[in-house]
Amino acid sequence: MPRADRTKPRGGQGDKRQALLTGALTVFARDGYTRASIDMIADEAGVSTRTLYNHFQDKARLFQAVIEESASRVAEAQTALLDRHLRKVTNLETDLIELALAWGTPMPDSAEHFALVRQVNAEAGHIPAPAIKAWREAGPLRVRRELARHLRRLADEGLLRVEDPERAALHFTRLVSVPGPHDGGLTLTRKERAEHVASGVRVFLYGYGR
Amino acid sequence: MPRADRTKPRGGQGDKRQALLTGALTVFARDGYTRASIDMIADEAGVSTRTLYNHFQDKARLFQAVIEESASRVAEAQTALLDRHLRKVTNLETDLIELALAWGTPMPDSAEHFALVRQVNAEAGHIPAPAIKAWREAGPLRVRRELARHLRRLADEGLLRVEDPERAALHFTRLVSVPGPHDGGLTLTRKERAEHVASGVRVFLYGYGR
DNA sequence: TACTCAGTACAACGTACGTTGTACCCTGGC
DNA sequence: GCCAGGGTACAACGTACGTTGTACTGAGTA
Repeated sequence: MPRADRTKPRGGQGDKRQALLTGALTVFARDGYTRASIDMIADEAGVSTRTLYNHFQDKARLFQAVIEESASRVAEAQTALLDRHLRKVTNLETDLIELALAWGTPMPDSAEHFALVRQVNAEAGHIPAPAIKAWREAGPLRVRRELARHLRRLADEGLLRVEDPERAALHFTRLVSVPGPHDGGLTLTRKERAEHVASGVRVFLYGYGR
Repeated sequence: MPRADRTKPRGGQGDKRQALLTGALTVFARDGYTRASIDMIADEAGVSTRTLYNHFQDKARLFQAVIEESASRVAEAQTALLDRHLRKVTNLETDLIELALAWGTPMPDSAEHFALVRQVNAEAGHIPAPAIKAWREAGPLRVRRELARHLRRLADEGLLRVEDPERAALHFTRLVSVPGPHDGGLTLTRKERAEHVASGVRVFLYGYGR
């Protein structure tokens, strides 16, 4: 189902381009780079393959554009979450739990994003090094650094005991990230997710709490 | 370079089959399922494509055979490591660190295996559900359960404080798994790996130690 | 020696895909 | 009313791939 079918709202440039980006995200995330065909992407975007090639040089560059924009968008959302939950902390444990819950709560398209992340990790050997580097910087590394910044500040305020904020950030994300259908097995109920997250935060605080 | 070139040692069945499995592992791990072509795999195994199809029905079943055998082999090695380091514990912290170090130390073909794991995680949506289930059971789940068994025993012996051994096992593996070239960024030196692993174990013991 | 059987080389088939060229359409602005 | 420019439909090209059939080889065995 095309996105823009309401009487051609505007021919303004960037309209079809955005449709292409989100359509390509869907298809790339579902099928991976090689399986995803140009025709499927164009169909998903409600666009002809020719316009696709008018906006992007080739499949590889389209893919790079997609992963970078997806990484940026999600990183933006996640750093916003960090700010919201860690800017002023009242009860550290409950705030961390709420952060981790919001973190792992499946937003509408975050599922697509993380599926795409798995594709990127698998495809990394076939993506030019600068592109993966840019992707990491715009996405996961940026978020981790931001989390590290917050943790260092909380340590300065005497709420945590942190030697290496970067490593602490890595430990936190690893402890609270919930196993999706891929990693561990089935999808979890809300209650199970909450338990999992709470126990992860507890272990984190045993290690880094004051 | 073919494996069996020493005057055709035996026409014994299973010879070429093994060559095919290891060759396919190499190619699948490097290029992923779709990129890997039958011709490349046959070449890598030093075998004609026709013999490939005499041993395996089609590409998909070859892939399933490859991932299951790789998972089993690595799971075997890892449970052996668990036994070796945790059967009798003298100093819990140093033993856990040694385990985690051996765990993350790149064995010759473990790199290929974990690359394959990334491929499987990306391709999961295109593999029949029973096959992924079998893979998980033969590989990661089996190891995690074994680790959980050890942790429960150590708790019974009073060395740990563990409520949910499965979750503790998950936390342990996540805390000590080293970021490869994919997850975090660059490859680490031996010293950095040791530091990373030690700090992971420390956090684990803060959470679960007695 | 003759048979068997795994393996090989080679060609063929159908299909799917990335990419480009081209002629046409429609809408917004002069 | 006309023009420009982004969008479309359609066909084409080259290529690569999965898979199968067939005729041949070469070693082990009765």
